[in-house]
Amino acid sequence: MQNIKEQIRKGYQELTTRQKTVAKFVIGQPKTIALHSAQKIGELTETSETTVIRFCYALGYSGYSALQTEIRESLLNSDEEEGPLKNYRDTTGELIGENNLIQRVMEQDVAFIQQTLSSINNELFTKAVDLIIQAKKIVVVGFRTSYSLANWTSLTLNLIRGDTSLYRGPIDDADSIIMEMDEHWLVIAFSFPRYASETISFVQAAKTKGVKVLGISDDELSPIGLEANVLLKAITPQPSALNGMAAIFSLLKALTTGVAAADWPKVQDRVRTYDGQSGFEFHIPTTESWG
Amino acid sequence: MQNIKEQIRKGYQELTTRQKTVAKFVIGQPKTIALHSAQKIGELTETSETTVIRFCYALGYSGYSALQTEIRESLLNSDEEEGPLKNYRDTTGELIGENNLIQRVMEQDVAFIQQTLSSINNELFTKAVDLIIQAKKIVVVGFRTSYSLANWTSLTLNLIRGDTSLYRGPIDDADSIIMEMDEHWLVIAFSFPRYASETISFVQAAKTKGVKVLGISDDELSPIGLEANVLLKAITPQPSALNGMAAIFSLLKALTTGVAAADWPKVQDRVRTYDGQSGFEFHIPTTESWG
DNA sequence: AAAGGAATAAAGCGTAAGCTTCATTCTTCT
DNA sequence: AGAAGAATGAAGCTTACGCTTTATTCCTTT
Repeated sequence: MQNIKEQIRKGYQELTTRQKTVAKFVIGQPKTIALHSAQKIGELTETSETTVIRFCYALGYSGYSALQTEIRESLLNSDEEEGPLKNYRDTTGELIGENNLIQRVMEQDVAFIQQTLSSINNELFTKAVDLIIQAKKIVVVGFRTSYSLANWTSLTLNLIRGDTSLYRGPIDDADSIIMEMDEHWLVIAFSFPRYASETISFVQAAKTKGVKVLGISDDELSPIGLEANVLLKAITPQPSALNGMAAIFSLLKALTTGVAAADWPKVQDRVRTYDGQSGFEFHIPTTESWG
Repeated sequence: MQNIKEQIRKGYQELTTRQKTVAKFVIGQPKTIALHSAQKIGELTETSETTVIRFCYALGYSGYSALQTEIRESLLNSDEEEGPLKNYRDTTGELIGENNLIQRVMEQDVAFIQQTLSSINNELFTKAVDLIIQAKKIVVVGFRTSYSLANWTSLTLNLIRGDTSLYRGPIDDADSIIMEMDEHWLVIAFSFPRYASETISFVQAAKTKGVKVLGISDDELSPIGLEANVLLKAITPQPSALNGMAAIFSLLKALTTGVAAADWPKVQDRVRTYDGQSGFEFHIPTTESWG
């Protein structure tokens, strides 16, 4: 399967307009190819049998039959060799080796997500959501590894509720930002090993103005943990959080989803506005929209 | 499938000796039926094409084609019904009860990770790792949602192999960066909906200098997919990738782990140095840092 | 053991589906 | 705007595969 998709991707630009239509169809629903004739695919794609066959030639196949056979084989083989569920179950016997590296790494992430999930205190989580919803303005802060977390959180919260900004360190003027703060503001601080001192400094300075602090960390007793009004803890591999991003993002997604769910109509409205910007489409992309 | 097996079981006693041989074969490896002609099945069962066809009649089918079609459909449909795809269909606009929200969100992420895992082609993955290892210099690019991905990747790759920088958009001088490039450079480009046009422009400009491009996207046919030498696909919820970060980070972790594993002693050395640093002068790598 | 009958496989037939050709439409470039 | 060329789809051609017929083998029964 992957071979076929890869082949289509490589040759895509050389295809004609109608052939691109067929290409998208093949990638989108290979099963239909496996089960139906070239003529039928012509109908379904609103092209013609001929175009479908020529699409096969363009990809280097000897004809529709060849493509169909390969798709059938790959669909059925993948079924047999590596069902995703099966793979993820048998983590005990661990042969390392290049081959199943991806599998192991991802399984590890699944495990961290599940641990994080089970360690989350529901009451705390609700408090965190409330903090976000009720804040007048939000400032997100996080450096190094945590910067990507902060960046994403800022972006997403700005989309779903607005009034959120990202403090990016000395580039921004911390003093003037802090000056504006009051007790209705919220600072969301990310702090994972190795804990950046700038984060904690910023939070401490902000607290003098009475802001609320939502901390997200791997440890209740981390520097941020001690400063925060509410602390959400994500389980990550030690010592570095470099490898725990999946679990943290999963937690963040839960958080943002919680915020979104609490004020859904407003969020939908915002998303629509965002959507309308600059001619990009928010839904499944088609080549037409890519120009 | 179950229908077919049931049908065989019912009629089994009435079958002739050779037909029973065929019956056992069909139950044992229906996939082979799905993929091969009646003649071939005749050979494999050491009976004959004729017997295979008469076996179909005996079960009440109109012929071999009918049996084959039904087997194909049932094999592929079962794939569809209980596939993880179903899980994520109903998540988009639905209001979720507060109580199990965390759980549901995280389970969804687990599902996406598993899908990504099962859709990854090992060969492509290895190629991606090789590209990274063999590159002289690496530039990472990604905007909006993808910026956090790019940022993290840049940070991490710089740690484990060095010579990696992040292109942050017009802040950096794209022209002078691109000027330096040659065919030993690698550009890692992130592109998720809504696809930022800056990313594709940068990549296209870079390609004129002969650089290699590693694309990471949600769609083989996305703008980046078409430009990339190697494309890794992550499964994310549609329409936006906002909610698919966990799966993408999981993929990235696999990638970086792959790179690290390939040159482990050197990486360990680097990490020691990084940890030994006092203070926090390690900064987000930018193109300036080469100046 | 021989005859009748069922089961089987080889050979030939027919049809569905893939493929090719050609006329028409759409694009692009001057 | 017009001409040259590419892309497209309809109609006819070809082949592969399923199916039928027929000859052979194997089993059963007396």
